[in-house]
Amino acid sequence: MLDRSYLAGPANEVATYLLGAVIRNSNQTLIITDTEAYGGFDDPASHAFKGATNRNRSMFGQAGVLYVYLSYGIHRCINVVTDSEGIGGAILIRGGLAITKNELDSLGRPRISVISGPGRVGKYLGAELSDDGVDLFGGLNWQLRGNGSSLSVGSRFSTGMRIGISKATDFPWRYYLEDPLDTFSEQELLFALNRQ
DNA sequence: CCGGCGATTGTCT
DNA sequence: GACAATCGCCGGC
Repeated sequence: MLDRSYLAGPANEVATYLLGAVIRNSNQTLIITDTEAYGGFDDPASHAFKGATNRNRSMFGQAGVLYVYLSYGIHRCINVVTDSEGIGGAILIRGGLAITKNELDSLGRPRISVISGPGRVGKYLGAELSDDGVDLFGGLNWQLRGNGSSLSVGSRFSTGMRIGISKATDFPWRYYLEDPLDTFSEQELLFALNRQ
């Protein structure tokens, strides 16, 4: 069972714990399949690199809270904060599997679609800037659930360079599933779904 | 105080 | 493949 203590380390060391985990807001549910780690003073590409500001303050807070920022003035991107208080770190959610319980496919199963890109993730989950800093463990609307209520990824993930950055482009801190729908069997997906 | 630019994406060619 | 949309941050003056 994923809890706050799993996220107490550096973002790049704990990011894979989020693969296969479930993040939800109100009635929207996402199985996380694509993540990027952002550090603190050790990571020039991180919002936290130059210290705490009004925008990135939650990155320096306790692990397991949400960090929401406005990207290109348009998109609301969500992160899971990691590491100890006072140390900046967060894991950007870049993509996942969206479960739409109300919509059934031609075989009567809940429709599962791929969400790709941090802007689309924020949009799907209805993230707002006012959600910045909310606790993902024990909160009402936002929740993060791993292992036991989520899918087991094991070693079936890939590592690569982070997308869209101009600094620290050689940090292999992206952790993702190449083909998320094919990574899990239908049995696994339905199991995870029934645990929601 | 001003201006360039970004952890992006939808649209048009 | 190129580019506009859109706004807060941060560096520079």
